[in-house]
Amino acid sequence: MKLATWNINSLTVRLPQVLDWLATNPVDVLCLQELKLSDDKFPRDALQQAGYHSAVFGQKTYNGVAILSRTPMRDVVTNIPGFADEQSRVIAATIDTAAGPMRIVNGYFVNGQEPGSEKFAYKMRWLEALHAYLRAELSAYPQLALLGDFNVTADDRDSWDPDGLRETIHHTTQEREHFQAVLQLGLHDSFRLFEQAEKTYSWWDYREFAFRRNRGLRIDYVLVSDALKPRVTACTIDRAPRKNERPSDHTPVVVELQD
DNA sequence: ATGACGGTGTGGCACCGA
Repeated sequence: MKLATWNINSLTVRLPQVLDWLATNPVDVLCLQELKLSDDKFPRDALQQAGYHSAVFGQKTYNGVAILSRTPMRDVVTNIPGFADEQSRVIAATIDTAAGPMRIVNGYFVNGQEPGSEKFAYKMRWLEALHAYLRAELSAYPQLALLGDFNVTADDRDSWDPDGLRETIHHTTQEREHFQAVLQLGLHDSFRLFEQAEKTYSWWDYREFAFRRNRGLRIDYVLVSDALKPRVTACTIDRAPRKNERPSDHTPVVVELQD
């Protein structure tokens, strides 16, 4: 089976691209971030026609996340329980597979703007809350995948300019420590389970021809639990949609698991 | 660099993203 994540930066604009991508990449689960629309505007019918159930946690203008699944989902939870948040950033759901229930957690991590800012402080609080939530989810669901836009580079390999950007947003020691803390819960970065080409990224700025110059960051991840790790056979980043007209600034990350 | 590019809102620009 295949799981994927894609920050689509407005589903209103990108729905045709999502449908195109799913037609050629019929993954079992697709986690979307930055819907930028409210639940009532979510194109549930078009996605149903494409063969997908939807679990949606929308928000007007900003944020908004959804899980698309070929099979029905249950036990849908939105945001981080116990963490008061105005912003729609997390949705979790369970799917039933041949190997038993699998928990899918889809996150649109806080950007954080700049170290020292109020938004950065919010990012740190949010990451702390997510960590506690994931610990609980992992004990309830050994087969768990955390997918999303993490808005952190795990290490220097994940940035086009690690020295020039050292300790700037997405590159700070504090953010990376939070990333490591999540891994220490028993989660694994699928991408690094395999040999990968250097300078592989999942996001490129719209400005300064960043994509053409491959000035990017790898900030979109699929983390798998200890129980799932032995079944992962591939993790790839699909650059093709970044070449579309009116592309999202992110591209999909796809993981393949043995059934 | 107070920039760039792109999406959204009730707009004529400001805010946000990364």
